[in-house]
Amino acid sequence: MKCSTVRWGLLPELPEVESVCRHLRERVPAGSLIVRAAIVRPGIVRPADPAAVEQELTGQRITRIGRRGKHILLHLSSGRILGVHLRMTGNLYFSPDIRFREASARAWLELPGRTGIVFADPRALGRLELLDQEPASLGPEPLEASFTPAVLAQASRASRAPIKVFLLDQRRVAGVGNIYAAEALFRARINPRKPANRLNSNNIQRLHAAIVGVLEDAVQSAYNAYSSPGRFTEGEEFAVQVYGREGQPCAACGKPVRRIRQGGRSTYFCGHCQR
DNA sequence: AACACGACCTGGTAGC
DNA sequence: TGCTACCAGGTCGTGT
Repeated sequence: MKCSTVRWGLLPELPEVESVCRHLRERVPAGSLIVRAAIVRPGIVRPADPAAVEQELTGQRITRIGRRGKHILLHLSSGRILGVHLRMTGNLYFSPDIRFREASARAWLELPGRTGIVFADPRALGRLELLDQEPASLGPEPLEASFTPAVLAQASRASRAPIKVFLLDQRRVAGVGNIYAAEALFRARINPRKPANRLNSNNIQRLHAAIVGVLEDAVQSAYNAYSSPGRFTEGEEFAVQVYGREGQPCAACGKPVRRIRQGGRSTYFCGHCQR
């Protein structure tokens, strides 16, 4: 692929973050002790004092690994939560030997036996944050039962923003990013420029089903990819229909996929299929 | 109040 | 070859 940032399957939206969580849950037993914490890139932590964060984390136990939208939540024995956001290029993974770390390792939690959890992020846009509770102001989890067409309809009525921009707003639906917003709108055959409050009930039904369907497919693909890196087999990968495919034929009608700018970001869509 | 936009970051690439 | 300019996008702070 032409653009390096379109490393498909690595851009951390809900499905990729979920697979990171599964990876960690399989390797970090509940109750694991944090022997030592290291923050080697001060700018990534909140609160802003790295030494204080290191001190607070050291000696804590990881009681549970959760997820909310794109946030990874390491629940600590103190009751506080270490929230990890991967942003664009971040990654969080279990290391069997914490002494060997890649250059982009920005922080790590040493666990017993010199194992650990590494936060790596070449661009250092990701964030580690100590929280009193789960992040507030996030919308519903799209893969939970509470996310219904009625919930989506109610939220959409309150916004005149283009539906694509609306979907990127984490207060509306948690975990959808630029790729899956485009893919969901393609699957629902809705024009990304359509104002959110102009979607009719038919549109809402299709969009709801598309969001859930796209994310479920991608969760499965992302997990497969993460479990067996380098062992992709054809067809296992989530099939992108429009994202990053400017000028290539639409899978449905053959007309070229278009790219426009919305809210400072690229939107890919088929001008013929998406009305 | 709702929306727009720049800043934050770095690596890769296009263009000269 | 080596340089610069630009672009990727999630989120937040600031401006309109």
